[in-house]
Amino acid sequence: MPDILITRIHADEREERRVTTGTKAWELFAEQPDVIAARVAGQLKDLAHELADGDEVEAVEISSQDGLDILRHSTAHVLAQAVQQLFPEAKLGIGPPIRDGFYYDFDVETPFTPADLEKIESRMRKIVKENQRFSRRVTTDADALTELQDEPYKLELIALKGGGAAEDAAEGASVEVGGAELTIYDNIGRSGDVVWKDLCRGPHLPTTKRIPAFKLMRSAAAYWRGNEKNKQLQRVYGTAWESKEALEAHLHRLEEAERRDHRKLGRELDLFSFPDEIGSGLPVFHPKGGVIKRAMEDYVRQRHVEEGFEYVGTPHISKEGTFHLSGHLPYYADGMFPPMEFEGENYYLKAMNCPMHNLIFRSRGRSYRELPLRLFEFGHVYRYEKSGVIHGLTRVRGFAQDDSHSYCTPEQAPAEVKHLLDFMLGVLRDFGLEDFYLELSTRDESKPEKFVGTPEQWETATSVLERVATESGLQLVPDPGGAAFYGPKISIQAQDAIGRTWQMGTVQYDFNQPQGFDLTYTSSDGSKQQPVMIHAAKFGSIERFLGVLVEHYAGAFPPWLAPVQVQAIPVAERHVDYLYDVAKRLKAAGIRVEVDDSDDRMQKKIRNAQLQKVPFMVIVGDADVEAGAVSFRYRNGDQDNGVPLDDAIQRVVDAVAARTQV
RNA sequence: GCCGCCUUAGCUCAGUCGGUAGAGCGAAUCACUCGUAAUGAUUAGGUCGUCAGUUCGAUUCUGACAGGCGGCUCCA
Repeated sequence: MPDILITRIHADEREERRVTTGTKAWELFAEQPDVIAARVAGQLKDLAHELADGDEVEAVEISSQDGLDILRHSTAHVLAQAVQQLFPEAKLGIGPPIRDGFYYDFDVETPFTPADLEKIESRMRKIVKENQRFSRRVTTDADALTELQDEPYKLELIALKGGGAAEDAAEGASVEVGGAELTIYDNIGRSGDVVWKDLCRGPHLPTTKRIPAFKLMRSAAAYWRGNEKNKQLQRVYGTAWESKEALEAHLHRLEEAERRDHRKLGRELDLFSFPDEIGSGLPVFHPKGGVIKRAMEDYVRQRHVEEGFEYVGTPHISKEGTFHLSGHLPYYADGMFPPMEFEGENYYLKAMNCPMHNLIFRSRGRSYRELPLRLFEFGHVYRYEKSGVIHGLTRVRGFAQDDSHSYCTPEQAPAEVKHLLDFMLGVLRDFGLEDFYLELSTRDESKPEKFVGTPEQWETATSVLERVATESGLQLVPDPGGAAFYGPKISIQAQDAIGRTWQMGTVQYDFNQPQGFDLTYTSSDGSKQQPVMIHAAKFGSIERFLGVLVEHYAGAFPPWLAPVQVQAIPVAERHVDYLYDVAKRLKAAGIRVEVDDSDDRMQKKIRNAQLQKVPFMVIVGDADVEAGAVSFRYRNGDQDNGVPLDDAIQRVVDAVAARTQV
C-alpha cells in the first residue's frame, strides 16, 4: 500500500509522518481523547476524514472554541433526535451552536412544557449512552429533496442554497447547508442501523458518547428564518461543555448574573421602580437611585462643559411640523407615541432631541467662526417600544439621553468624530468600564426606503466613521442595516465585570437634518454653507447606563456614586451624640452620611449596612470616643479600628474625590 | 407586536382537588443598649392583578384586559 506524507499538529508541536493511504484523522490522535475533530488545510473536518498526501492535520480539542461549537452542534442533533422520537410529528428547523450553548427549532402543534423538556433531556441522555456514531454522507440536491421530503424547512433551505442564498437564509442556517457540497449526517446505532439523520454541514463529534455534559435550559418561540412574517417555531435552548465542571461553572455564572440583576438590586437597594399605574417601561427613581443618577449627571455635565459643549434645554413635545422637517414622521413614526391633538394641531412626544437642537442652531445667523458648535443636554425622549421588548432600565419607553449635536463643516467632521469618540471612551472609563469594542452600523442597501439621502452621501458619512473607528485601535464589528434613517453610526459596546457586553453610546453622522432644517452658516468668503451634524450620546441613555452600572458593580458602587457613602453605627446608645458630631463634619465635607440611631442591636445595624452595600461603615464605641477616633468596616469585612477623626474624614473625602473603589 | 409561563401582605414565597387565606423578612409599639452579618415580645397589614362568565358560592375553573418573566423581532 503506498504511503502518504502528512503533518500532524497538536498544541504547538508539528510532526511530519508517513502513513498509509486511507489513514483517517482519528488515527493520528487516538491517544488524545480531548481531540474531537481536525482542521485539515484550514477546514474543520470529522475525525473520520480520510487524509490526503501533503495534508496538514491540526488537532481540535473539545475545549477550544471550535471544539465547543462542534460539541454544541452535535448536542443539538441529539436534541432533535430526542424530540422527533418523542414527538414524531415535529418538523426540523435549524440547530446551530451559539454563545455558551445551542438551540434547535421545531415546528410542533403545541409548545413544549417544562415537563416536556425534562422528558426530552432524559431521552437525550439515553441517546448519548447509546454511543451513536455521527456519519457523514455526501448527497445531491435532488437526492436530498427526495430523502427529506417530510422536512419542509430543510427543503426550503436546500432551495435557498440553490439560489446561492444560504448565508441569507437565516442566522445559523449555514451550519445546515453552508458547505461546498450538500451533506447529510446519519446517526448510526449499535446495531449498525441508521437511527436518525439530518441535513448538516458538520463536522460532528465522532459519537454521541463524546458529549461530556449538557443541559436543556428553556424553550421559547422564534420566527422561522428570523422574520416576524413567518411562522413561529418552538426553539429549545441548551448548553453543553467539555466537562461537568465546566457546565457547573457556566451555571454558576448564570447565577452570578442573576444575583447582579439590576431589576432585583434596584428593588433591594430602593433605587427605582416601575409603577404599573404609570405604565410599562416608565421608571421612577427613588431618593437613593436619584442620588446616583444626579452624581452621574453632574459629572457628565461637567465633563461636557470641559470638552467645549454648551448646555441647552428643550421641551418634551412639539407640533408635528418639526418632526416632518427632521424626517422622523416619514421614517420613524412607528417608534413614536401617537400624537395628541389640541387647538387644531398634532403634538408629538419627542423620540429624539436633534430637531430641537437644530432649531437652536437656526435661531440666529451662524458664522463659520462658531463651528464646531456643540449643543448638549439631558434630553428626555419617549419611544413607542413594543410591549415585549421592555426590560428593566435597559429598555424603556421614556429615558434621558446625554445627547449632543456638533455642527461643523464637512472638513471638521473627522476630527469632531474622533473628539467625540475619545471623549465618550474617557467618560465610560471614569465610570469603571474598561473593555470596549465598536460597531459600525450602515444602511441596508436592499431597503433604500428606510433611509434618506443618496448613496454618495452615505458613502461619505460611512467612510468618515469607519476611518476614525479604525484609527481608534479598538475592534470594529460591522452591523449592516443597523444605521439610523438619517445616517450611519458607531456604537460603543462595553463589557461589564462578568464579561457581558452592553450597547452604550453612539456617534452618528447626519447630512440629512441640516438639509431638512435648511441649516446654514456664513463661511469666510461670505457664502452660505450647510453644516453637517454629528449626534452623540455618551452613556446612550442615563437609565440604561445606571442599570448597567448596577450590574457591573453588583450594587456595590464606588463611594463617589454610592447613595449612602458612610453609614455611622454606634456600639451603644451613648455613642450616638458623638456620631452625630462626626456626621456633621462629614456632611460639611460634602459626604452623604447616615447615622443609624434605631433600636436595633449593633450587629443588626452592621448587617443592614452590609446588605445596603454602603462603602464605609463608621463604627464608634467607648474606645473610639475616648481617643477621638472612629473605626472603619468595609464591605469585604475588613476593619480599621481607632482611626483619628481627621484622618478618617480625609480618607472618605479622598476616595470620593478620586472616584476609586473601596 | 408574536409564542410560552407567571401575578396571593411593602419584599420573598406557602396554601385552598370551588366554601373569602398563612410564614419569614420588612413596618409600628414596648422592653433591652450590646465592639464588627439577624435580641425578644406584641400589633397592624390582603376586595388573592383588573373586569366579565360558569356556579348556591370563585382567590381557586373559563375568557378578555393589564403588568411581569423567558425568548423572537426591534433598539439607547
